[in-house]
Amino acid sequence: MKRVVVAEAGKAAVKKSKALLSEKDNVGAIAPDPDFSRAVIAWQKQHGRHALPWQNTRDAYRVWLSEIMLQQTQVAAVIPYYLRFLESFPTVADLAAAPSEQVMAHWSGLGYYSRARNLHRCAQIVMAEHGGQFSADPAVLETLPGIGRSTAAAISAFSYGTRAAILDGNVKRVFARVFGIDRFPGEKAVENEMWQRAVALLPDQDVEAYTQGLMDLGATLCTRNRPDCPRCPLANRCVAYQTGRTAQLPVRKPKKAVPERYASMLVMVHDGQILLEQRPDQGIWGGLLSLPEFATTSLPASEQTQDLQARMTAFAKRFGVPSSMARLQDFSHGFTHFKLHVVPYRVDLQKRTHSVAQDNALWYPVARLADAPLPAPVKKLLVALFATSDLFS
DNA sequence: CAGCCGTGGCC
DNA sequence: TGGCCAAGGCT
Repeated sequence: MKRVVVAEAGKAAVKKSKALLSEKDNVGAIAPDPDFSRAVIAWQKQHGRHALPWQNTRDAYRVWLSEIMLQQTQVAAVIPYYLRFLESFPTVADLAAAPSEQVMAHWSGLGYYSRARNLHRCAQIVMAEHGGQFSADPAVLETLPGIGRSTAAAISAFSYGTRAAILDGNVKRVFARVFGIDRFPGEKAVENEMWQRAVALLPDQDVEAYTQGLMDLGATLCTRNRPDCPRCPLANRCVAYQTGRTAQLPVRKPKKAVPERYASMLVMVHDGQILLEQRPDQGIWGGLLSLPEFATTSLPASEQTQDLQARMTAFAKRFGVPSSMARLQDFSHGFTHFKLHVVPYRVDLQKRTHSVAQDNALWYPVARLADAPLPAPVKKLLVALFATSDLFS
C-alpha cells in the first residue's frame, strides 16, 4: 500500500486550517464498506476511462494542470486547452517563467479566469518555495492557490497514490443516488455528511482506480439525466434506482431569479487595429482584454441612444477622430448570477491621436484577434465582424 | 457563508 | 429556444 505520511504540513504556510482528515469529518459515524470500493475499482478497471490525455502519467504537473482545468468544466471542453497548454508550457518551470498575458491567452475561452491567474501564481510558488515539485501531501497542496480540498486529494491520489478522498460534482451525484440523500448537496450539513462518507469509503489500496472510478461513474453512467443504471456496478445497492427516484436525486439547487444587466461595447477601428482595454483582475472576465464598455440601465432595444452616443463619442475622441459610427447586432450572455445584454457599436477613426497605450488601453491588430485573451462572446463578435475582407478599413 | 466567477452542450 | 448544469475555490 502506498500511503504518504502527512508530515510536512507544518512546513507550508497555512492558507487555511482545513485538514484532509479534519476531526469534524467524524469518520467513525459512518461504517466502512469494502464492498463499495471493490465494486467501483473492478468496474473502473474494466469499463472506466483509461486514455484521457492526462492519464497514464505520474507527472504531478500534468495531473495538477488537468485537475485545475477540469474544475466545473467538462472533459470534452478541456482536452484541446490541455494539449495546447502542455505544448507551450511542458513543465512547471516553463509555466512559471511565462508572461501572464501568454498564460491568459492560452486560457481564453475556458472560463473562470481566476483559475488561470491562480495557476500561474501556483507554478511560481512551486518553483520558488517547493523546489519545483508538487507535494504528495494533500494538506500541503491545499495551501497553494486554486487548490481546494477535493482538488488536492485528486492530485495526490493520481500522482502519488496518496489515500485521500475527493468530493466533486460526480461523487455528490453518485452518493445522493446510492444513499438516497434527498437534501440539496449545496447545504453545508449535507456536504459535511458526504465528506464523511467519502473518507469512510476510501479503499486501503488502488486509490487511483477508485478515485478515477467515482469520476467515471458520474461522467459516463450516473449522469444528470438518463443514467444508465443497468450497467452500474452499484445498482443493486442504489437507493434511487431501487425506488425509482433517479430523476429526483440529487435534489436540485433552489433557483433564484437572476438580475439583468445592460451594456454597450465600442469597437474602435483604425488602420487594421482595434482598441482593447485590460480588465481588472477582480470581477467578471478578470485579467482579460475586452472592448471598452459602458453600462446602461435599460433594454438595448429601447435604449435612448443620444446620451449613450455622446458618451461613446467623447470616449472615442480621446483616441482619435471618428469618421463613422454604426450599431452592430446585439447579443446576450448568461453568467451564473446575472444575464448581460450587449449592444456593440463600431466606430471608425479617420485619424488616431494616441498611438501608444493609455488608461489600460491598447491598439490590437485585427489579424491577431483569434489568439487574443478575450472573453468568448467578445471574441466571437470580433472574429465574425472581421472575418470578411475589411481588415484594414 | 453565501455570493461570485464562464462557457459550451444538452434537451 | 432557453434554462440547467458540469472534475470547485475564493472571499
